[in-house]
Amino acid sequence: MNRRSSKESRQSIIDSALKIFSLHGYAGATMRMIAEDAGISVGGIYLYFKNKDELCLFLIKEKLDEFSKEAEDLFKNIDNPLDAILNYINTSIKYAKKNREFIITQSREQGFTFGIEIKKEFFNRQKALIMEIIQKGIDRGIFVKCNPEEATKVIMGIIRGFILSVVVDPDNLFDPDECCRLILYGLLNRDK
Amino acid sequence: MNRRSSKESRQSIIDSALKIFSLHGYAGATMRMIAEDAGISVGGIYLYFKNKDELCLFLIKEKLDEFSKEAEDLFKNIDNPLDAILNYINTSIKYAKKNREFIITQSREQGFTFGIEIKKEFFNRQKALIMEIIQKGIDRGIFVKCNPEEATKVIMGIIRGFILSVVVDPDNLFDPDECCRLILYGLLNRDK
Amino acid sequence: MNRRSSKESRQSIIDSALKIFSLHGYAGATMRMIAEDAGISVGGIYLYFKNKDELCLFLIKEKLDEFSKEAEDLFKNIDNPLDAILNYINTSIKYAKKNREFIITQSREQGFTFGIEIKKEFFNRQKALIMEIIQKGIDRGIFVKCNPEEATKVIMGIIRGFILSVVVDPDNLFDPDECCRLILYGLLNRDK
Amino acid sequence: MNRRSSKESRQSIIDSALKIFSLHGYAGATMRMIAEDAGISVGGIYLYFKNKDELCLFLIKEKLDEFSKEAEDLFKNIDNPLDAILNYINTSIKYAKKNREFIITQSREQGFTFGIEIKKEFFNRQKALIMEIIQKGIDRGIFVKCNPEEATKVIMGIIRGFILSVVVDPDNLFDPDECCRLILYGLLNRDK
DNA sequence: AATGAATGAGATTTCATTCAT
DNA sequence: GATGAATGAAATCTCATTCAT
Repeated sequence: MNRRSSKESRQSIIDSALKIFSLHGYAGATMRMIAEDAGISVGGIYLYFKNKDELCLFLIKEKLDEFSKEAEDLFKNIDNPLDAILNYINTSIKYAKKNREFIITQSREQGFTFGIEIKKEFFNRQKALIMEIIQKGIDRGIFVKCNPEEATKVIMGIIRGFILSVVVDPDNLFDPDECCRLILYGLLNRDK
Repeated sequence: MNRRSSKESRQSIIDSALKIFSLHGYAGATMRMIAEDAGISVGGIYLYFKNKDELCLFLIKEKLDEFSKEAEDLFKNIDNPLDAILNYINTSIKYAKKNREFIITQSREQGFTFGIEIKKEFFNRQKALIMEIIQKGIDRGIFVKCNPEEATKVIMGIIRGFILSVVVDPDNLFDPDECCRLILYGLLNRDK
Repeated sequence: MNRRSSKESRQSIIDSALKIFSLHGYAGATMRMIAEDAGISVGGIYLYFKNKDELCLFLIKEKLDEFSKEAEDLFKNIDNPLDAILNYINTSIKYAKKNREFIITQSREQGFTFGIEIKKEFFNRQKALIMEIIQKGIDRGIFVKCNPEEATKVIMGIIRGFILSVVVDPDNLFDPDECCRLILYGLLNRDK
Repeated sequence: MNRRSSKESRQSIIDSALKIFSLHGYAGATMRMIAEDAGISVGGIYLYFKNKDELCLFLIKEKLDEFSKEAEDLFKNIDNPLDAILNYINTSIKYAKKNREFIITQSREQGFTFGIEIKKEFFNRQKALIMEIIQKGIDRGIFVKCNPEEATKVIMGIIRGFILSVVVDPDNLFDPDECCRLILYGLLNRDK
């Protein structure tokens, strides 16, 4: 058996934990499952993480930070609000596809309290970013005059819907482009 | 000890199970929690449901049936596609608010397979209903010419997003009316 | 529902208990199974028998008494030792076929102590009866000179083997006549 | 806490399980009893056996295989049918004495179906072995002309009777030699 | 650093027995 | 007499965590 470095072992645990928590939820996942998937002994996990809670909390934090950074970078480089929104939706959906179940899984369980602060902070940051874009779009006359906060919430909701769809009903995933079209142009035929 | 009728006890278990599963997820909920909430002994639950699985499966079925019936009734009585869509979104959101956590909770866990057939059938029926409305709207020139299947998926996704928001980020729930407005008119200012 | 007399209910319980204990053993049988089979409520059994132990003990006693009586009657009416032995084997096998599993089931379980005294007494009575016959056969020169006690044990063993076969390996039951033939040609004094 | 090797623990569980199942039957035996006897925690058993069923099934298989091998070896080395039969009876009885209660216990219970296939195969193999011997004995004129299948069944029945006697009525066990004598003088062709 | 046997607490499940009706 | 809902004790089983090696 070729020994792994401490770092490799740790990363292996993280990867497996993400996968297993995603598949089974926090309560449904077992340390044994994670250990087996990571190719480490059960006790071995405890060398790197104090306990199941800490392991899970770490994952939540890491994933949210990862996405935050990506989203913030994105907005730094795009000035046009239309492009920014389209990019945000696409990035989110791509990200959701990659980490889908975990995000969902961790949204619920354990009586609402698990990692709740971390998540709240994340959502607030995301919301502020999008709202800024929409406000800019309205100011520049690109977007219709609307309540930017409400529009932000709807857009975040749509992205959440995509995540949930990935998990619940993956046969009926919507196409990001079609989604953008609907958001931008709406369903009503205004030509008439 | 206050005796209840069999029916009352059963209903009490169902109500408590819905609540507890919603709060903690399938794996996180314990029969003891449910029993305590229902005011019955743990063993007593097993007089009414064969095991934890069956109890949960029953709830999923019941909730989905309940909603299906409501949605189908709704469409029977509304001919105008615009009204029908608005009504569907509002009904769904109202329903989601009522049963939120349970729906979410049950969407995930146990390696994707729990009650999957029941859910698939439900989604397909819902999809067919909405698609019919949208097609009708397109035919009558009320809605823009779009792919009705994709539009349906987006709308279902938006509703799912609402459900997920209720649970994940309840401080930032969007307003159904604002959501409808966005869906119908879109974000882009076409006057310009 | 046509009410049954107290006596009928009791008999119904006895019959069902015999069947269920036979099928599942003492520990494996449940009061619910017996109640269902007897067409009575679970609580109803307790009107007739103090508890599971008493019910089972009653059955053991009844069955053994029943057989004892039959066997003793048999010997009273038959003077010829050869006929007596043949009859005993046949009667035993017929009886075993009828009550097979129960007898077996009750032979074991519960750390050897359940109804042990009753059973011991029964076996000793049976043994005395057969030994008497064999002794008589030897005295009259019909049977070979052998140790009548050992011969008795072997014969009782053979009958037990039949019972066990009924249960364990019913496809390979031996024929009573063939069995008698085998036993007799070893037992009969052919020099005479 | 004295550490044992995995192998030792496993064997300890096997030994205790055999003892406890033998004493109390499948349903009557509890995992706690086995664990206590084996000097391990209840949960510890589940590290080695998936559940109670598997543990019991394993024992059945092991014991039957053990005996099968012993019996087959025996016949390989003995050509004389008379010696072979005597040896088989003696080996069986010796084996039965060692594993008596377990064999019995496992013959019954759980609605006849537990490990039934394994057992059927075992009995069929045993039957074939004995029948071959008896046929050989008849061919060589050592045994009387009889139906070898029926004779086989009777002999197997006698051995089963011994097993059952060990458990039911151990005070009245027959002597193997006496048993053989009885059987042989029926089987032997004395005209020759 | 790593293992994996072992534990103990707690989960699910079963069932003899009781008792209000 | 009879019911069957309900209980409580005990069974089976699971799993996070520990610890000797």
